[in-house]
Amino acid sequence: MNRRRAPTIRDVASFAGVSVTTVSDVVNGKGRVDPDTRKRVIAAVDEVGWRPRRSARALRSGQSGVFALCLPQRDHSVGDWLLNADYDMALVAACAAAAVDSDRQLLLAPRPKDVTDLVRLDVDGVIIADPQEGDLALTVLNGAGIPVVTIERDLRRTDGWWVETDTVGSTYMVLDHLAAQGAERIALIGSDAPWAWFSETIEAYTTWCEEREWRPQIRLIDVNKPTTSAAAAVRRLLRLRRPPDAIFAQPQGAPLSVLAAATAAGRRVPDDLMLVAGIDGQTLQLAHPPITALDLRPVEIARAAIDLLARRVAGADTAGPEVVEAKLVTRQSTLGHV
Amino acid sequence: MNRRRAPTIRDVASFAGVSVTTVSDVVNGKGRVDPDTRKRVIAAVDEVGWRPRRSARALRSGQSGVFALCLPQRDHSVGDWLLNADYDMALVAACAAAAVDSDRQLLLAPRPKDVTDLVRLDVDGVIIADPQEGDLALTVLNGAGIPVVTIERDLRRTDGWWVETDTVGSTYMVLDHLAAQGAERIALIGSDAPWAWFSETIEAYTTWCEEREWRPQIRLIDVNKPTTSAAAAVRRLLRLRRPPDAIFAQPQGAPLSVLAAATAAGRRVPDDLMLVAGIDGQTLQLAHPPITALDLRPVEIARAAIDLLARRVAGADTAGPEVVEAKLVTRQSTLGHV
DNA sequence: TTGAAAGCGTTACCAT
DNA sequence: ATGGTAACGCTTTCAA
Repeated sequence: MNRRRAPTIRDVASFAGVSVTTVSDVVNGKGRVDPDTRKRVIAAVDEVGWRPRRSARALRSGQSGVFALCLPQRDHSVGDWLLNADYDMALVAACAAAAVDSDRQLLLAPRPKDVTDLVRLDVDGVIIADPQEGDLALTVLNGAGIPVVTIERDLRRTDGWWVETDTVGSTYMVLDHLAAQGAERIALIGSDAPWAWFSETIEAYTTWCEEREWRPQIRLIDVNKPTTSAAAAVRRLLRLRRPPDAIFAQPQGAPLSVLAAATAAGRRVPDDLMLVAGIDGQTLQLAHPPITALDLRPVEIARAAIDLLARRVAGADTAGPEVVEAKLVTRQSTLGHV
Repeated sequence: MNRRRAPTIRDVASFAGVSVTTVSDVVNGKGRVDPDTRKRVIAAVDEVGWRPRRSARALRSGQSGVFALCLPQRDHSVGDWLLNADYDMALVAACAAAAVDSDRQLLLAPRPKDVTDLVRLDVDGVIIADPQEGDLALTVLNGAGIPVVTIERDLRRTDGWWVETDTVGSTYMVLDHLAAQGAERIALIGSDAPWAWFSETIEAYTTWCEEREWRPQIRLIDVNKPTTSAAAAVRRLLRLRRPPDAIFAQPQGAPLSVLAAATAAGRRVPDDLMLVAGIDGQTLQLAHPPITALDLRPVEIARAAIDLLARRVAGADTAGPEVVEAKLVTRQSTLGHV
């Protein structure tokens, strides 16, 4: 096949009998072109089959038009990358969609050992999902002057360039819901992993208990093996003299394990024990019984993150953190008594 | 903050006291540079903090250095995109990793309504995962002269530019395993959705049954609502006079539903009914009992796809399809009799 | 072994 | 309302 070279803006210009400037103005929606000329140019673009080369635009404008998304590294990873839970997936898809909507491309980046690799990416900005406390990648990127926003906040940061869920509010929502359903002893299965999402939930839970003078019941598990550690935590909880009648299992992977362990211990969900999950996902809908969960609204979070990053790249200097409210999806695991 | 303009190759050159040509040669590993000069240049690059601008390279070389990955659109989608099952996620992560390994970027692309959007992406090549029969995106990209490879094959294609799993081989592996575990009536829950993966499995299953003079038992479900349609299929199967003692549930989402429906119908897995899933995933490991499944090896598939696409972009004109062998991960759902 | 200079395709500035 | 042309940062060709 004799593939001839791709058409350029000059080809369009000569085809339409105008200058390249005019073509450029037309495709960029500048108003200085006569309507007739405009039509002619548009026809020519179509006829010639021209599409503006991103790299040329990028070179001219100094911006690559690419954002990178850096996912957290968890244990169930593929190589050094992670993509595993429903939430992460949804986040990736939604970020990609939002990026395209703003005429950008979303690049998936590694959380590399050598963080300098991140700098060499040559992107306009980076989104870091679930930064660790004092995240190294964040530090390096900031040092290199590359705009960053994070999804969930780095505990050490105060600059406002992040998107977060209303953790306190959603924790209250969960606990209030359980109380309304008749729960009297609600336990929290959380984690001390270095993410704000965990610590803020613990705080909110503790405060909520204090307000009612209920005794908090907290078990921290290892997020790298949520299944086994959550199961162990549940077994211990259920062996107490006054075991909980409801559990808020926050980390990914924990809720299913809690359900299994509780069932194995002879408890029925929701009759003997109610259960709420910290992050919604397909598997929770398919569980028996289906499990009530917090929908963190990854789509909205992604959109907010892209917007925020776009603003930062554009040079905006003020920004409060963007807050996305979670939604409680009630399912059978907390609706038995109704 | 007074952010000065990013350093260019000229800055490096003047800092090192050489010409830009020499700097370029050094960073691109051309051999014509004196070792001492090379060292000096490398030091200068580091000192100045320069990183080559991708867009400039791209403009000069005519290649953007970007591959796009186009995911299949399923029903559980986020907007017009999909990322849902474990397999898709793993694929995305692995493609991104493989792309970076070959010094390229992986862009996540939509499966757009207006397919011309795909052409406007301005990428060097596109990977289409799970093309439909006579996939429109494929046709358009081919028409536009943009190199494409697919993951799994488009049934109408014969050009060899795709990566596929050894569907026939893995179907035999599943059936042989079940037979070895004592199964005598194996049913297949598949689909007539227009993907080679489904039709080839049905064919292989039928052939396998014929070889043994077993009566095939096939139920086709709606892949867009695997949960309900698979459950219905199972209920019907179990009501037969001679119900199956093993089920190969191929579509994503079906196996869990089969397990639930079978349990609800009073069957124990694996004692009364063995179960194998067509695609492995986290949820199958967490099920009770854990479900035996085919691991399609997304990481290997991704690597093969990137390599293949790289070859096609480079102008290679011969290519057999790349075949990646699946692996059977045996779990409790087929191991009860041992 | 090294350097100067010509592009790559696009947009922005300044003329007309 | 339109066109000429000089950048943008890099690689490659050609000359020294």
